Amino acid sequence: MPDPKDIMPKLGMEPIRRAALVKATIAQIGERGSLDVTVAQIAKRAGMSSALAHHYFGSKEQIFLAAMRHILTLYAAEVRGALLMADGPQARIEAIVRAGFGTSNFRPETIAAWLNFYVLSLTSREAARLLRVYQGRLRSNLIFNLRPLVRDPGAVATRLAGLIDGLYLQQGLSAVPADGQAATAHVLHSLALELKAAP
Amino acid sequence: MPDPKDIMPKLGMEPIRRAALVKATIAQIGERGSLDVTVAQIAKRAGMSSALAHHYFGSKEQIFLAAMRHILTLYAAEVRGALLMADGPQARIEAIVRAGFGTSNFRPETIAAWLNFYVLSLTSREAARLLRVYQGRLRSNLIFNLRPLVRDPGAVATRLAGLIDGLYLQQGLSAVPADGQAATAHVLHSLALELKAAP
DNA sequence: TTTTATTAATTGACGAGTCAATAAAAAACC
DNA sequence: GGTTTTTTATTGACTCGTCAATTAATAAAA
Repeated sequence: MPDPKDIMPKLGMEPIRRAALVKATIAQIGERGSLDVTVAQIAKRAGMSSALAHHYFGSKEQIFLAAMRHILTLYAAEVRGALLMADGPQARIEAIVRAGFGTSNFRPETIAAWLNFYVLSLTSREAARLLRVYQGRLRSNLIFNLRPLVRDPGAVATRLAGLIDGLYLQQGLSAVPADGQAATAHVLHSLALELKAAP
Repeated sequence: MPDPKDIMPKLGMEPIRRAALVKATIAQIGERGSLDVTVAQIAKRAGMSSALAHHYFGSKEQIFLAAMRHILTLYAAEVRGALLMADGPQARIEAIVRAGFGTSNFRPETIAAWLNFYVLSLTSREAARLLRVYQGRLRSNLIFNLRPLVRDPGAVATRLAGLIDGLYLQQGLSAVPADGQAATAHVLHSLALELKAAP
């Protein structure tokens, strides 16, 4: 006897289908290492026809953007969570760094998706906007907490953000499994140097 | 009267055609912001038919790889040139950094091509190999010159290379025109902090 | 006459997006 | 309560375009 799920059109499927497609998109991009994935592949992975994917999202680009928004949302939540438990500016900066290299951002598929979305932002208005949101949040979070600690918070934030992105990139491109601990340690080391230099 | 160039098959065209295709590939990727460029576009830009492009390179991937090799070659030459005029380890490190953010690497099309090749390296064996060559050279150049200057050259090199890549990435993704001076200054600032900390 | 240069034309595959049809739930109507 | 209508879910089949790669042909040089 077939699972009722397989026969009937239940109502209220839309959010479920959308979530499944977003998840499948990230997984597929991670697996292929490229945005060169077809709607059919994504839909199959999410257990539906490609026509349904188009029905809910309208176009492939919209699917990508939804996936990107999802990644950004997860990341923002992780940062917020980490900030809650941090006391004082220095601890908050450390929390931000840790969150960036934390488990959910640091899964190989997520990293691959990030790299591809970086490149997508060269092409897509909306992707560029989303990326600026991320960069802006990271930057203002850093600057705010650096203000009481260093002389030129903007410059220090640029360096820290650059180092975070660069290490993230290197991890993403590396053949060996990603090491969030080590990356975190490097950023915190640089932070310590900045603090020692201009207290 | 048509330019003689347009009518007759001269001999010895191969290297000229190949170079034109490589150049056109980089320009096209830069303009489109994506590897999603067609052989026909590249060939047209290089002033020939797509069939000829296939004739000389065999496949699209080979064209991409040749373009990537070309970028890497230019970069290596720039580093070598800069190193010639540098005296002492610290000056050599500064030269390496300056070369990385120097004019030829820092044109928008070149940056866009780099970003796209980063992503290509997730997919293509050969692209990954080329990228490792670049990373390895950068890293060993840094480590060699850091050795007399700091306690843990490997770790410092990781941070400097990460910062270089991260700032490069940010510049590539930024809407505003790239500022190599500023990026160089940031890296040298970090270097100075590292030197002050462990002399 | 063999080699090199060159392209128009074609092939074959693949993929985004559309459409028409099926079916079940829900709402509207009597 | 029962019937009709509308809305939601779902997909197989199809269209239309694009593109990488090949082929067959022309022509100049060696």
